[in-house]
Amino acid sequence: MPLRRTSLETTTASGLPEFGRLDRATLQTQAYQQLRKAVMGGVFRPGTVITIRAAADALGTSPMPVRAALQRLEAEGALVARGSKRTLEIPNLSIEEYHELRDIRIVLEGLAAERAVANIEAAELQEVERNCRAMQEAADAGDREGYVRANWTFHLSIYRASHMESLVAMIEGLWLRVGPYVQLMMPDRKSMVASMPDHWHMVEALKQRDGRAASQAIADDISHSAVNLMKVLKHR
Amino acid sequence: MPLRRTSLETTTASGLPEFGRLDRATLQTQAYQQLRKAVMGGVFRPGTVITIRAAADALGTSPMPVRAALQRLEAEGALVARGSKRTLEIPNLSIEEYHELRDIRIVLEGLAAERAVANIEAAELQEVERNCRAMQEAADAGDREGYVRANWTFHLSIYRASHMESLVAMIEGLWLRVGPYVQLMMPDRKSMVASMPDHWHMVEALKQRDGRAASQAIADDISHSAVNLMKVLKHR
DNA sequence: ATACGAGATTTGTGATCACAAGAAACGAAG
DNA sequence: CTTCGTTTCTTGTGATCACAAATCTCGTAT
Repeated sequence: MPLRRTSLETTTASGLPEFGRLDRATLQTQAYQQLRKAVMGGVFRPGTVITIRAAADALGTSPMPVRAALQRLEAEGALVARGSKRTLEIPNLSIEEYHELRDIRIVLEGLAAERAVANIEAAELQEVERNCRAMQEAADAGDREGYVRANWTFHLSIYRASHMESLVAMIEGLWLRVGPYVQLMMPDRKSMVASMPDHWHMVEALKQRDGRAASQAIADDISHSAVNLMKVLKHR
Repeated sequence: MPLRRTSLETTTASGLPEFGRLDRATLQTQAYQQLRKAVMGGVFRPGTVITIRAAADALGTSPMPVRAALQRLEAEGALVARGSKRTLEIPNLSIEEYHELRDIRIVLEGLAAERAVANIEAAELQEVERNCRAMQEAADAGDREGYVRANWTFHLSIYRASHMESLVAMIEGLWLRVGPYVQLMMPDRKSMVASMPDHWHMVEALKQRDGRAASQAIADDISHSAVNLMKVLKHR
């Protein structure tokens, strides 16, 4: 679907301004968001090469906005310059690199959870619980794609409750980097269902206003996921 | 000084290849590094407006590489889009935003210090101690610019000893955002000298291989700096 | 004086083109 | 069949131009 940037001067000849279709965002922003969503969702396998012109064709624009989008993704570590520099690719994380990201995630997401406990409002807590139920349903149904999406929605709703904008942005950057692996971490229905207790612990900790328990539950979830991934990677 | 990208085909007519002065880096990379250094060093006051064309003139290149460099700095939060979108400026951090960055720094730099204790090698430890002495000298001399530079060198040498590349990169990103304020945090010789105990504690903790003490010393340093800054900002 | 609006200027965005250098395809020699 | 050098193709980089929209500048009206 070609990206389009609606001009502002689209007023109906007669009267009302006909609220623009709201892609007032620049093309490079749209390109960035689409690519980002794809990376986070695990659409690209590690090692996939992405070129400016190819992505531009796929998105239906000129290379220019895509160049900016890819450079930004590179700056965030979602893409890395290939071997001797020429093209970009989805990084193949070594075990050490993955463990490093895991440890960073534990302290950062732990901090967010702790602050969420302190700052969360009633409406936010209800939404967190709703998101957890949705994740439970996806897990029970063995719907991996739905589970991955629901999992991110759930975690994000907690982190946002910390009301720490920069922190949430940094966490998003980390998820972007582990995105290509999230599908792998949940190979079957069993592993999805097995992840749910950690998540319900988070909800419980939020209700009890227990910061320590909340960050512990986050740490457990991240650790368990990492163990899962190692098992899957070893297995082949 | 105009940026220049030496072409590879610079072989002397007679014989040896005359090792190119190595600015094989792209112009946008050079532009990024120069601007980054300036921001981290506190060259620009918060609120300073930076435009593509102006920066391009200053660096002596076309707008193109500078555009990429500025977009990257924006992605990292070192620059923010001004009011209604048009230009970029050095962010004016609110007290809440600054405290948020402080708290993130405490967990991230604390983690780095803890891991540095576990992984540091003899040569690295010597360099850390040397850097601390250099900072002490700058503090004693009341050399603020030298102190700020030495302070960053010292901290960086510790964090690098963690051998966690992504973590160091994220910490650098945070220092980039607080860069415009570091000069303000050390208004006089007294405050510089007063900061030294925390730093010597870090060295001591590294020597004793006490991870807890190391991360505590980091947290103290960051907290004290924040208090300092608040005092200065209140004062006017 | 102050508020408002039309015109001029500035600025980021996006398109297109040229080019150097990496990557791949190909062919000849051993 | 393998290896190495040459040619061709691909790809990121940077320059330049056009344009929409934000910002600034004044002059006019209230």
